Amino acid sequence: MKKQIGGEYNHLKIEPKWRKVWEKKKVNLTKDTAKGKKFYVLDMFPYPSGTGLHVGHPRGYVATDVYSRYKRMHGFNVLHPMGWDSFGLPAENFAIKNKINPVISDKINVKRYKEQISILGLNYDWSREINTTDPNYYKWTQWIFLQLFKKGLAYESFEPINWCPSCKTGLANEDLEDGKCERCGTVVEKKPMRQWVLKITDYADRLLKDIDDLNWPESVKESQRNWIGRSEGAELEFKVVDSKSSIKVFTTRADTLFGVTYVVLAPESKLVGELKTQIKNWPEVEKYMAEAKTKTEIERTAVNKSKTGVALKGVFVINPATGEKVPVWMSDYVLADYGTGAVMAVPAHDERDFAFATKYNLPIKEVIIPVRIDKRNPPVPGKEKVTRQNVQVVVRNPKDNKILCLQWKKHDWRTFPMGGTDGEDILTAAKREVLEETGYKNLANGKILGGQVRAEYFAAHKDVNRVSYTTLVSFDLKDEERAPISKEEADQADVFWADLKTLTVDFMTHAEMDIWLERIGKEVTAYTSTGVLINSGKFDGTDNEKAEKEITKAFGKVKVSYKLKDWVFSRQRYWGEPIPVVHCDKCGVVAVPEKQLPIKLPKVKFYEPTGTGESPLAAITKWVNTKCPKCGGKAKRETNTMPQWAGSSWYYLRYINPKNKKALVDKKKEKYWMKNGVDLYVGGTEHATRHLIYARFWHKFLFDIGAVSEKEPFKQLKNQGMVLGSDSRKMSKRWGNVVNPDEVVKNVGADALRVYEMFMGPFEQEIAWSTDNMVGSRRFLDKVWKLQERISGNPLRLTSELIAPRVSRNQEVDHKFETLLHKTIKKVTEDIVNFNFNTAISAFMILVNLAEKIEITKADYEIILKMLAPFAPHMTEEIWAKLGHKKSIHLEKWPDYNEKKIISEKIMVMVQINGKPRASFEMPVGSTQAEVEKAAFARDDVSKWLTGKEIIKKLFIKERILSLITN
RNA sequence: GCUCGAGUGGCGGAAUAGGUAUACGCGCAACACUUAAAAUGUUGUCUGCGAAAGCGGAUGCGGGUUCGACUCCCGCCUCGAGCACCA
Repeated sequence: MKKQIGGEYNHLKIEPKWRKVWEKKKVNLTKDTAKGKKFYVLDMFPYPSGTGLHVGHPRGYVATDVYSRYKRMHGFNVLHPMGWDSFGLPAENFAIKNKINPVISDKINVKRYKEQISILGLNYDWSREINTTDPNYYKWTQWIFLQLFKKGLAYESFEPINWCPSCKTGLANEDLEDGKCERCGTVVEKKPMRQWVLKITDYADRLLKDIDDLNWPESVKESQRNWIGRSEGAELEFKVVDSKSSIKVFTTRADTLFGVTYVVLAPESKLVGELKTQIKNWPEVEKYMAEAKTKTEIERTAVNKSKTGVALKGVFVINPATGEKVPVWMSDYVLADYGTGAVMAVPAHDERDFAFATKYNLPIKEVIIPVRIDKRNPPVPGKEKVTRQNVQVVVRNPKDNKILCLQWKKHDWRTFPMGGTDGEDILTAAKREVLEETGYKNLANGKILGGQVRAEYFAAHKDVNRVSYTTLVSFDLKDEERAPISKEEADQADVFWADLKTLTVDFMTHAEMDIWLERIGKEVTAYTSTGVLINSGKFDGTDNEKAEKEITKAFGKVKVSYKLKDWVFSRQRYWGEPIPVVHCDKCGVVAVPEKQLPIKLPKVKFYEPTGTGESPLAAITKWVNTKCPKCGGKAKRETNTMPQWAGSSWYYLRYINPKNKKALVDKKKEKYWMKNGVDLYVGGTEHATRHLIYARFWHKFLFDIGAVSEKEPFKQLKNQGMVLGSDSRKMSKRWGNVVNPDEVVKNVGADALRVYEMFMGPFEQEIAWSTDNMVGSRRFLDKVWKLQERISGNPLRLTSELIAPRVSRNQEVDHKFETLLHKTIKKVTEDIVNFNFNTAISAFMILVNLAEKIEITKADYEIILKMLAPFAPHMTEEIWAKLGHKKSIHLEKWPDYNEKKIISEKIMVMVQINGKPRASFEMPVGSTQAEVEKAAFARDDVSKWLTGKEIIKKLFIKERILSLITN
């Protein structure tokens, strides 16, 4: 057996060898020059859990690695760092369970993560490694807190907050999923307690506005917009009768002000105290408030829950628009912490108010009605306008569900029985019309289906424009008994019964038909859509959108509300950054002087959360008892710690200057590396509304105090899709579907894993892992390796007939390969830039499939290797060295393509006949229509479709298509 | 309920300023090499009719625009994500 001169591709030898060389030669260290074009590529740093990495984690890391190597080969000064986000509950819970100091388990986990990441051959500059639990790091996290505190953006609050009874800590709104603790899934409670809160709402407007300029996935931007939840509306004041108090409400529907029939307060409303003396049923109200407190968020907001509430008897307020006295209620459908904690209720035009009003028998006053202009008989300009009150009647026969209709004789009209009401009761008028027009006598279950609809049309027989206000009424037919119909009516229309399905907008003549279809046979509730105002004094007839502005101006002021809440920033747990303040008996809350930072987390014996609202730190009296920096008197340290999101809200800045002892980052270096922000940030979507909002908030704050030079931290964001187990479930111990990268690296090599991670599917898409599919990636690398044997004139080349070229070198082959090579350079270049790694790999495969069939030159092979180097850094480096290079391939320049070589002089032209592709053939580039036609008609596969036919239309698109239409 | 995204072979997926759908990979089948297997290589692999040449059909469903639609428009269905009593 012949020994292969090219040698065996043994990843087990090659990969560790080169990693050592790179480390020794410091290939991956970033120059700290602050000169030249920079590119900052950032991964969301991991939380090093005890379970280690699975093959999903490297997907993002490999992508940033490929991208950063690609940028380096373009001459950029690239920063690509890695670190650890180690504070947090799992480490603490592990410590509790195993009685191990989290500092120690942290060290073990970081070591394991780093090993796993290292064997992938990623080009991180480890000299910049950071860890959020390192006091030299969290010194600056605490420093930022102090700056926030000084600016009044960190404050103590005693409002009820989300409390997880299992984790025994308060949580921010962002830490909840469906009202449950994001960590452990326990339903959270509302618990009033002292806590630290950051005033992120001060930045709500800027956080929202600046989203527009970010090069981020649309879904993440949309999530943030939703989360911030800006809504513009009006603040209106309702004076309380016989009191100095007044109730302010926030509404986005000021146009419905005339329809207010009551006002509702949230159970937590502070106003209740002011009104207490007026409330006649105080015990009842107090009971309701107490009940509301014990309910969880889930119980209160359950979708199908029926509304509850209690009237504040004796309390009335004045509608500022009408001067009407309306009652005040309390209900937990009103949220205390949104808007003003009070709403004006307009049951006619709000679903929630409607449900509440129906349940408690409160009046419903309609002030907005829809408008329809009849398209078949539009109003004629200049004609007199006549207003009419109408009723239209839907009579259903319960036996066959058919609806009673009229077919008009003189016109092609189909309508329901209808007519003017002339001030009659609506149901009476409706019954009368049915009797007169159809003769049916016995109707049951009369129901008014919603409010009036205004319609405008031209009544030709009266030569006037009519404006009708129509009410729709429904009945069930009791029996078939009919009275005779007058001749006049009988001459006008025929009676027929129709299936509801056939009563479409086109079939029926009513201009209001689309609205009727939404009401017939359905539960009619509030009308929440657009229209014109009625029952609204001088605003009657005004378009509601216009009226909203005018009424706001007349009776209140414009107000903006946000869904975003201030960030609950304290945790009653051990494993987090201590909040650097002390509580002094004399001076109150006092900031720790910056000189004293970091306030180190002391060692404790017990990590268990106390559940009392104090962290386990409270038990360390030595640590807790201190001196007040202001008066020197006795003081106690703050024992709450910061949430996990604190350290990650600014870590990207520390990589720039990780050892700086004087500042969180050197200003000059920050200005260089953060110009336009982090250039590329890659991580999972799970951080869309937490980390990514918090970090933007802190960055904007740091910008405001002059610590950083840009207003946004992350210019471009890419989300990697999650890698699922081969069973399409989330990879987890629980399902036993976790694939460990170490195993894969051992079996097929880090390079094959890297190539597969990039090839498996679109980067941003979720995808199931498949070890079977991965063999394709390894085979591809094997082929690239074996190309060594195909180099013409290379001493490495094998001469055995087995691997002799199947196609000998000639001009045509050379040309074909050259064209493909340059096309591939172009494609791979563009694909990397656009994160289309899967198609980049596919382009490589196509090129290599051709290359392995022919002889190639050393120069061409080197081009392939250089392009492949970011994907398969070990193997390409090995071949590169074997080809005689002394310097690393990773310091090479990225190959250029020649646009001229991509364009071939011949091109495929297609002939379509009657829209079907019938023939395709090669033509020289630039062929004219006449030339293509001549060539086409000479072909059998074209002419056979044309015999006996006449060409009636020709269409020619140069270098693409000739389209022929025959008769 | 509202907002956003996606539906293409047995599987992962290509192809959208409208122009030969199914590239590339996996799997499968046959063949070659082998005592044999693995590995490797070669060929084939959407579907219906047909011996073949060939002809027709198919990109979630139904319409439309166009010489021509995976791509654009209208109406649905399904799946995924985010928000959800936010006034």
